[in-house]
Amino acid sequence: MCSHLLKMMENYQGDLADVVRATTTGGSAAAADWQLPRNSTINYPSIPAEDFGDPFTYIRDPLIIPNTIDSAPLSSQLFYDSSIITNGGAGAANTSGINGGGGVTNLAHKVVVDHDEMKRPPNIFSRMLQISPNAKQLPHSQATAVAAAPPQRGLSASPMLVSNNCTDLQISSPRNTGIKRRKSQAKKVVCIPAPAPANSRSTGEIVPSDLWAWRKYGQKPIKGSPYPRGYYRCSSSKGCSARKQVERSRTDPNMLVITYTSEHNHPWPTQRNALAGSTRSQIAKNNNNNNNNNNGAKNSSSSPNSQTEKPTNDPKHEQKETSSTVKEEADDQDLELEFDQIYKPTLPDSSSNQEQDNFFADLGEIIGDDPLDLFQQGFSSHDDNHNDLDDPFNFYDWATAATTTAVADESNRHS
DNA sequence: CGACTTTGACCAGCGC
DNA sequence: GCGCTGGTCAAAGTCG
Repeated sequence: MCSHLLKMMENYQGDLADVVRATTTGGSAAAADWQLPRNSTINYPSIPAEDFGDPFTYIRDPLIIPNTIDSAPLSSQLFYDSSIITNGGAGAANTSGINGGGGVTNLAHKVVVDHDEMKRPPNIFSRMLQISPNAKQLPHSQATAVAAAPPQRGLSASPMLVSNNCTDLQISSPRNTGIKRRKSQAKKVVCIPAPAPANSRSTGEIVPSDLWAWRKYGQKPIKGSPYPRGYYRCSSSKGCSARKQVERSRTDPNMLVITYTSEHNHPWPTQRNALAGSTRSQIAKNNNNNNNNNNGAKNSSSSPNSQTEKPTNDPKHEQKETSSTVKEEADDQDLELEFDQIYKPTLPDSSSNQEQDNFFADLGEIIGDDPLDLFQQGFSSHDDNHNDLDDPFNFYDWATAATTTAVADESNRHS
């Protein structure tokens, strides 16, 4: 395996475990042992420029999305149409037992949104499942058929798309207990490839990070699932009611099911106030990794927007995860082409670009043609019109996956 | 010391 | 109304 890939994997490991440190606080080996499921079929679609900033996928705020979908590029909207299913009041958002029936991938993020969601720009959560509080469980066969059917925008009792490997969400269990207390709150669920639990601490969970800092406040064993569910609340800002739940898919331990609840009441964290704990062990680890592996790209943190700390997590890596579903969803090759042609995210640092180019070139050799080709195109392309402020990559050191601490130091140095 | 994780207890929604 | 279950709280311990 090429050195670039190794580097990326190392960084990726650490980054994913960064923000949510539920299981990595004590283990220095956690990051190093983190790995994507080897059997994952990773498809990397092009990433919409306006979504490029999402740490988790293309995120801005998972739940705070002021813009309208109308402002999104055509292809983006097309993607919406192809991946989103409106979920009206009677929506049958079954999260269990749904089988997409089509391609098999461990990297799938499928989306169900309500009408409000349709007004939002594409972002990470556009690729999530929004579980209607009133969601009813569909028979597996029905769910399968439904998932295979083209999404029908605006239908109230519409089905939802669920990845093959994200079929066992608890949110919509027959009793639907997971929604009891927040019936009126939208929940958005994303399935992402889970790290191998092998060396992670205690619970065996390593939770992918997103831009927000999350603090674990509880963990419960879930009936019917061998894996516990972790409860996290946003620690990026005091008083933020945003929460997320993280659990492993019971049918596919390689998949993590992350359920976002409530909204952030604050903008993107300019500082990871959870820094204090967010990288308890990961920071040091990542620093080591970065120092050892990414000295060359380190200065990417000095991008114009680096007045803010860069989160430890590496958004692009995570984008890789989430975007995989996008790719899968976009079975239509024309659509993929459209993505390629239209989404040309910008990277602020040319050196980083180069490194990334190299990385992806190497990665392409290893993994194959399509996914990373798309991915690479998305990263290496330039969009002069792209708003840096909207480009999370300006806030993140994707190439280096620098830790928050390291980045902060770097920023201070350059300020 | 501050922020985190862990974990048992408590609370509340839902089905029967 | 009761029991089951999930969601949250909060004390204790951990870590840098």
